[in-house]
Parts: sequence; structure tokens; C-alpha cells
Amino acid sequence: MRAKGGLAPEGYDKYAFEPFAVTVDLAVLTVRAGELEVLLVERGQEPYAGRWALPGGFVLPTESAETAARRVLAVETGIRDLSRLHLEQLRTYSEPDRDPRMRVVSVAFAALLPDPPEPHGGGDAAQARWLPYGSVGPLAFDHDRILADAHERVGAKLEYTCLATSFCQPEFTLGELQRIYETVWGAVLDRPNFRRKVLATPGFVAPVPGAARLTGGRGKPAALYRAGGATALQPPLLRPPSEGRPS
Amino acid sequence: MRAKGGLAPEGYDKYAFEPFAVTVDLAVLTVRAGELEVLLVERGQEPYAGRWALPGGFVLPTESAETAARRVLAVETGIRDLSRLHLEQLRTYSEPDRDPRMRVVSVAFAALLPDPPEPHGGGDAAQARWLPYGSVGPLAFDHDRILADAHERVGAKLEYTCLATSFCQPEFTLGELQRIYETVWGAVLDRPNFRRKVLATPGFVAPVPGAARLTGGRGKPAALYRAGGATALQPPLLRPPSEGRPS
DNA sequence: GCAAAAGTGTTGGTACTACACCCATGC
DNA sequence: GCATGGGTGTAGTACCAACACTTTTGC
Repeated sequence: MRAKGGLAPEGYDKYAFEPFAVTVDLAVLTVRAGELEVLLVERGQEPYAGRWALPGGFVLPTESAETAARRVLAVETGIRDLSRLHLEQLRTYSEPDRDPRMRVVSVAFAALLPDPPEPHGGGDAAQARWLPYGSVGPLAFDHDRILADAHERVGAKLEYTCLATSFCQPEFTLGELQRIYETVWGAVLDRPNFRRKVLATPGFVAPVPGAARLTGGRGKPAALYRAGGATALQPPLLRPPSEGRPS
Repeated sequence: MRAKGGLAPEGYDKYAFEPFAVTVDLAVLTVRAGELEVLLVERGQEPYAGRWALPGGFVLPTESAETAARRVLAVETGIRDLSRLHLEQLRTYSEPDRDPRMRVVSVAFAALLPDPPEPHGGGDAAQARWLPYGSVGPLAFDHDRILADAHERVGAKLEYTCLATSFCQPEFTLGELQRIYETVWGAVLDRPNFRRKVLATPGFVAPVPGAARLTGGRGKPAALYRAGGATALQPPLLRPPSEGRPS
């Protein structure tokens, strides 16, 4: 951020320090068929060749971390339509030994992608796949921790923001929205109360007039909603108390 | 995070890319005499020479960002006792043009320091001072934004964590604790209700038996408390609704 | 009719707001 | 006494969890 010693700006030596690589890593989550899934890539080379890892890559000289995140995701997974990708900076992981090759500082993102398209490997990734959140083995580098942090962040944001609609198709039923909460939180919610809560929050969802959809093949067709204009939930929709979470 | 192309790990060229500088910047807040203050340094050199800026500096090859943050703060402000410093990663600012000299990616921290000691300039800082939060003019680089983000983060964390005790001396009265909330939030709280709320949250504060302190020179001496073991507030202590904040 | 999913009503409890009021100290 | 700050009581309200219940569809 500031030059050392008495160097004038034009005398500033960009190469005076051991270089840092700056990368991005993405924990992309989705909900499919009531299951929480993560987008992972199989590493094609050492270290951790053959292991699953979060999609990630270098930030280029002209990019911000956010810009790099979108590009890297497109390259490594072959997913073309990222228009509905919700991207959010998580934190930066900077432990000196997190990559055995060199000093790598990684800006991690939590991301959501509804209606998950099939990915293809690309770039350095041998292959790319959606895998169930609960079943991912040890990932490369410190990606287990990044993924856990992302899950916790997303779970927390469901409480006090309208983020859940980012997991849904453009039009969705309240039952589908509830499934998002239940899947991410790993908890069961009371349907009548959930419904009231959502509808009582102005701008959370907006009804699609006259539209309805049969969800389970049986039962009453459910009314359809779109995401409303609001971003925050006031009051919040709290997770049921759990022993696992620090409270 | 991963090598490009077919380079073997040992063939990996650390210097293949335009180097990034990785820095830390700290928004250190305190409350003194009912006023919110920020720890700033005056820049000794271009760019922005003579302007106030957040303390910050390079991350060294063997440091994590957190380690660098503590070292940089000690060097630039001369503050020796950082044992009670509360440090928390805010986010990373990576816009390509945020520093005119070169590509600088900065990991920003929000920090709290109770009972603020007098700082001295040091390192690249011509001087270091505590300045009232409301009166800081335009800062160097994008530090206005970082500072605003830090303030918002701290304000939000007061709602659902025990963070407020990090602004206080080891022993404090409930009135002093309430002042912290009021100062950071810029809002007035109801004293009886605040008191009940704090005492009803298990582990937020613990009474110091028999101890009392005269606060304003007049009035009944107030009982003293220490920080309890809890870190989260359940239920939260919400800011009074305000139009300024997005809700 | 039966099962399944959507939608409505009700009730008791918790927690919060907005006060009024009492207590202990310095001047 | 009076001002100042600490501490307690209380009534009304909002919100929420936990149900029971009705409605609409497929089979």
C-alpha cells in the first residue's frame, strides 16, 4: 500500500519483494432434488493431482478478484451462463504454507448457482462435477476449511437476507423456497409458520398472478412467486437452535 | 493456487506474472469520552503525501495477513501493548487501479482497541493520531470506503455478538457498555431495557462481587462487570430502526 | 375415499418498548 | 434539597412456535 524507505514513486521497485501469487477460489453451492451440492474440479497435476478442489485460479493484472472469480469459474467448469450466479466475497486465506509451491494468497468467494448446469472440465481441471456437500472427502489445499466457511456464511445469510431466492428458479413455490432453507440448514421448518414469515416480509417474494404449479405429482397446486425487491429480512428468519453451531 | 499449463511443480516460474503486492490495512476504532475515534497515520510520501490514511503495510513472505496486521500496527503507531487488540478480517480490496504505483491487493481488517494509548509516528508514517470518526476528511487511496465498511461491520456485530466488551476496560459498568453501543450506532438506547437485555444474556457479562465505581462524579456508584465467556448474543440486541441504513 | 401437498386459524409464551418510579451519591 | 446517574417494576404489544384444521389435486 505504501512504498518503503525513501523511494520516490517512480523509483519504486516492483520486484524488491518475494512475489506473491494472488488467486481466487470459489465455493459454488446449489440445491438439487433437496440435496446441497458443491461444484468441484479434479486437479490434473501436482500437488494434489487427482484430488477434488474448489475451482480457482490466478487473478490477472487487470482484474479485480470479483472479475477473476467469474472468469475462472467459466474456464474451469465450462459453464457459460453465469448471469444468475450470486457471488460474494468470503475472506482471504493467507497462511504462508497453504500452497507448497510458492506464496499464494487466495481471495475466497461463496457463490450460488440455481438450476445447476452440467459442468465440463477445462483449463487445469481434469473434470468438473457437482458433488453432494456431505460426501466430499478431503479436498486439496485448505479447501475443506474454505468450503465449511462458505457453508456457514450462506447458512447465516439465509437468516437475515433474501439470499435464498438465489438458489431458486425465477418462479418458485413457497414449498421450494422452504426446501432451500431446510437443505442448507439441515433442519426441518414448520410450513405454516415459514409461509407466514415469508409473506409478512415486504419485498421478499412477489406473487405471480394466477400462476400455479403441481409440485409432487399429487396435492394442491402451489401458487408461484418471484423474488421481490428487498434484500434484507426484518425481522430475521432464525435457524432452529442447534448444539453443533456456536451460539 | 494452481500452476498453469504443463509446468511441473519444480519448474513453476514464480516470476512469470506481473507481481502483485499484498498489503494489509487496518481500521482501528475506539471509544473515548463518548466519541468514536479512528487511528490514522499521516502519509510521509507520495502518493497522497500529507493525507491521512489507515495504518497499513506489506505482508512479508513468512507472514499471514493477520500476523502482518499486528506487526504493521505496532510499527506505524508505536503502540506496544496490543494484547487487548481485537482484530477481524473485513474483506479484500483488489480493484486494479486502487494504488497508482502498482498492483496492490489489500486485505483489510476491522480492529478495536480499548483505553486507547497515545500513538507515535513510525515507519512510513509521519505521525499517528486518534481522530474523531465523523470528522475525518477524505483519506488516501480507497480508505474512506474501507473505514465505512469497518464501521458498518462493527455496528452490525454489536447486534449479535459480545464484541462491545472489546471496547471496554477489563472492568466496566453497564452504563459504560451502553455508551459503547450508543456511540458506535449513533443512537440513544433505553437504559432499563438495555440493562435487562445484557443481564438476561447468559455469559455476556459477569458481575465483579462487591465492586462499584462512581462514574460521573455524582450519582449512585455503579456495579462493575467483566466480560463473560459468551461470544454470541441470543437473542440479538438490535439497533433501533433508522432510515439511513439499508434494512 | 385416500394420500399428499397447499393454505388458514388459534393459542400460549417470550421478548421487547415505553414508560413511571425508587435508590444512592456529590454539592 | 436538588441534580445526576444507577437500578426496579409494569403494562401493552409484537412476534413466534406448536399445533389443529380446511382445501385442492392425483389415483
